[in-house]
Amino acid sequence: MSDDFEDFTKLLSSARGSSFKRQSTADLGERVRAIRRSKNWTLEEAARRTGLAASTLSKIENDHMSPTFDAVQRLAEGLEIDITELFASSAGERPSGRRSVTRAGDGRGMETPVYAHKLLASELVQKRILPFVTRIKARSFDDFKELKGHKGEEFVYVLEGEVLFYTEHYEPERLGPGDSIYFDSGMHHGCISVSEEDAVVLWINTG
Amino acid sequence: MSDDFEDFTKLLSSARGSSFKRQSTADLGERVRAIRRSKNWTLEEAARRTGLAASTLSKIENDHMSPTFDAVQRLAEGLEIDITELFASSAGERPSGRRSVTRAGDGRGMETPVYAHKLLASELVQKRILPFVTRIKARSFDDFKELKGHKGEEFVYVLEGEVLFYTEHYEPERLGPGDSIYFDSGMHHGCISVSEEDAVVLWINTG
DNA sequence: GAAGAAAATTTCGTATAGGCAAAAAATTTT
DNA sequence: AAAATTTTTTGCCTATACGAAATTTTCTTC
Repeated sequence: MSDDFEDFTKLLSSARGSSFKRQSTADLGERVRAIRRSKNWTLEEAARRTGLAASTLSKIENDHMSPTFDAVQRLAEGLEIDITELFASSAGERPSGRRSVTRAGDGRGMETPVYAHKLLASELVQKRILPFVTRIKARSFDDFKELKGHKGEEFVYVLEGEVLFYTEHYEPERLGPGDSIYFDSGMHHGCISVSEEDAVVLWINTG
Repeated sequence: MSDDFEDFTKLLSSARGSSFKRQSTADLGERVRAIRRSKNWTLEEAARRTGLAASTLSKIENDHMSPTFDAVQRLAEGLEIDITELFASSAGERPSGRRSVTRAGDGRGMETPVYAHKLLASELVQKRILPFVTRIKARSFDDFKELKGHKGEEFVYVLEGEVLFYTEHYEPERLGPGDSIYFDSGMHHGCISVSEEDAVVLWINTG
């Protein structure tokens, strides 16, 4: 079974699997308390660092009030955390306990005009890492209608053959077996085979 | 140059590189207005969808007040955006335009008693993907003091030799060249070589 | 287990968030 | 361009956030 794609962004979103809107249970208080406790700070100490009154912090932790945006910001800054952590469980809460084995040669086929991807661990949905074993069909830069960029970061490790890797802002780079390249997907990028046989690479993508 | 670690969590945080706190310029109002305008909604429409009064929205957009946490949540939900977008400039903003090539055999050495890792693209800091070429030194399950879990997800692709991969909740799995395994890092996990030579794998980690 | 110290919670006063309705401003229609 | 309509802003009022200090609870130490 092999799906066809002309747009890499669509391929990725298909590979990633459907994402469901998450409901924020949002017991902010619990989270704040956990963070403060983990740093072994008293309310007083946290108050000193955040600039909020200890009483205010107590009320926040016990869900007796809903802090203002300002307060939330001072909270994050004072607790030395990224503000998004305060919404962590609403955002975080990742699956855990999954495992998936893919045997050599297996994987869900996904074809574009220039690449033949096999998505590994395809039975898992909502992965953070998208691993492909990819055969590079392209033989010339002109095989690409256009080089496109998308969100995320990418890592490519050459398994067999030789490739020429094109990225925006840089000279093309020639890579052989065991060589690898890491880049921000935002740059336009593409890859062609330059060895006798089509090159095969391990292509890792993250969102 | 090769660092020594006894704790994988520490190894990962070292590999990931230092993270700098970012300042939130946080003109929330401007951002909210931009989002609402982009959807061609009137204040009234946005009020209907968020459950907040139009006047309240007006005041938020004009920075005449600092909404409570509750209000921010209803705002995000009603505007159909991820709540972190409201802190976008404080949270989002990923680097873009980086590229790093690592030649076969190169990489920053990082040793544990059971693994010899080489971190690829080590010159890049704040990567989403941590790629290692790892030689599996462990030969028996007993070589591990303890199997530990940590945050994130992991993907391992066998390059050479044969390994036995242990994960919590599952039977050990035997993997040869070209085989791969994907799993949630929260599970305790570990890997030993079972072939004549030490096995070598490509080990991908994400936070 | 009582006395003292430290931490957390509650109380209360003031400042401000947030809803409603009316005024002002902007847009469209005739 | 004046009138009508839609959209946004402004007062006004009540509910609630937040700080200071008092009170209660929890943790020490004898």
